[in-house]
Amino acid sequence: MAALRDPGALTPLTLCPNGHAIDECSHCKVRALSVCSALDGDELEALDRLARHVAFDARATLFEQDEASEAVFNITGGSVRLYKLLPDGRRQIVGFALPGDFLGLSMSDRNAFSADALSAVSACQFPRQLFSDLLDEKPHLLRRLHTMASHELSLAQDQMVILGRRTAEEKVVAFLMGLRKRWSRIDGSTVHVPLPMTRQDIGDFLGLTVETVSRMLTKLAREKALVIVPDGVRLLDLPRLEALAEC
Amino acid sequence: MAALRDPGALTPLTLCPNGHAIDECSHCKVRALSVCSALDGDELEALDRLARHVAFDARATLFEQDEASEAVFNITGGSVRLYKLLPDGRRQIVGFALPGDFLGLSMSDRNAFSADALSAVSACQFPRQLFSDLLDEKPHLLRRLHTMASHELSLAQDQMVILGRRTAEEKVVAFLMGLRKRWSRIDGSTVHVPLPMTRQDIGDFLGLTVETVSRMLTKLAREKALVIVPDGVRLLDLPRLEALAEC
DNA sequence: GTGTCACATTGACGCAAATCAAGCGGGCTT
DNA sequence: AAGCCCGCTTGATTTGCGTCAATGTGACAC
Repeated sequence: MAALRDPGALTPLTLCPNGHAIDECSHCKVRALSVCSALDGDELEALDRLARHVAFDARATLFEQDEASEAVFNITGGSVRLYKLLPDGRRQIVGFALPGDFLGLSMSDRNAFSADALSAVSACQFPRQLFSDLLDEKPHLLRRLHTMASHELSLAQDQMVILGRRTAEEKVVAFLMGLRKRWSRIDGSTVHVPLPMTRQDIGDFLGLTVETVSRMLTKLAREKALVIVPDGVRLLDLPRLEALAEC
Repeated sequence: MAALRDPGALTPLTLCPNGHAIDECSHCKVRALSVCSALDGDELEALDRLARHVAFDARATLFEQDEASEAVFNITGGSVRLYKLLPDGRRQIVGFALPGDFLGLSMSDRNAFSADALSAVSACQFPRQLFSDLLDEKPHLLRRLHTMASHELSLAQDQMVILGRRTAEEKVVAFLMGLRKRWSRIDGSTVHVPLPMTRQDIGDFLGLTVETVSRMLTKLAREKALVIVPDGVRLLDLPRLEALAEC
């Protein structure tokens, strides 16, 4: 937390109201930290005043598609799936939110997607209007947000490549490697990749069926590139997996 | 141009340095207009000072992937394809830039994609560093940019649904309807959809092959939903096309 | 004129992934 | 413990789209 100008003056509740010691809070270690580092003490205090800690049950709905949410969330624990539905029930998952991720930053009237909890979720909630007002006052924060939105857009374009031009096996490997990178920033894990979502969710993220996802994971396990463990996978042959994800 | 606070005081060169009368400039009629409407006279003058008119031949490269471009562009004429390449040559087009669209707004060190001209392109160029400095001075403009980036992200997520969960026929129809909407804001055309890109480009945008794109267009033409014209298509059965694109 | 080249269309065939179907196992509730 | 549900895996079969191949057409050079 060296990036904070005056960390001693901040309670853990600042952007991080879950009662953890600051070093234990995965939220602060990831994105919020970089947000914090762009802000001064005044700005952090202003955010602190807006923050409220909330929790959701597994399967709870955080966002309803096409209905503006009343708040901006920063996930502090658990994971969330973001998805769009077609009228006939086909589903495309557009992303998974992990601890440290923001939801609702677009500040538009309508949400572009639905979101619900994959597991028990704790989050830090900021009322939308107040957050928007704060952005008007603090250009640093807005600048930071724009950078984050641009990064999201870049990730979305990477996902387009995966959806449009990769084979089933490459899709699954790219998914695992992408998730590995994100988990490693949260919990430091390098070869263990937790999969809080079902095979169906993975399929709906990659444009595949459950069966194909299962077959590809089995295939990779049979070839000793990974092992399937109760809560996810353990990556064994990283060079091979990296080669598959790259090309 | 009623949205401009003092239109009389602005030369057509403001955000639009191509010598057209303001009413003829598709650029100003589309996105830049809404940018203008968020700015005051000072801000517009500042932008005016940064602007430089540039032109590209068809097939010219505007951006090279992974090489930071030196400028932000606003396209004033022609069209541009944005794409990513896999090491083995597979290509995913992540978008087409039409008159009025911006390129390079993410303000990051590296471009996330490559871009080249589909036809002769005229554009308005803003040096990156000066544009970035201007954003620091003018929060209104930054706010506007963030809204645009969020909208882009939403479009990218729509494209994920198309790539992941739609059939070949639905993909082609969704592409045509999406393009129709964009052209209609530029040139007012409603049933005529210009296709400045090749079938290969359409395929690489939709995750299909040339042959499949051609077959689907032929099929739709055979069923009298549209006719194929030299420079694009003319939509005939809009209710049917809308139904196909929706579900 | 002829040749070339890029783009588009069309048909025949093959395959990767979807669909259909069955069975397994763990965690519920009763 | 029995029954059920849900998620996962695995096998058999089908199919939508890709691949390969041939042909057509307009633009352009010479």
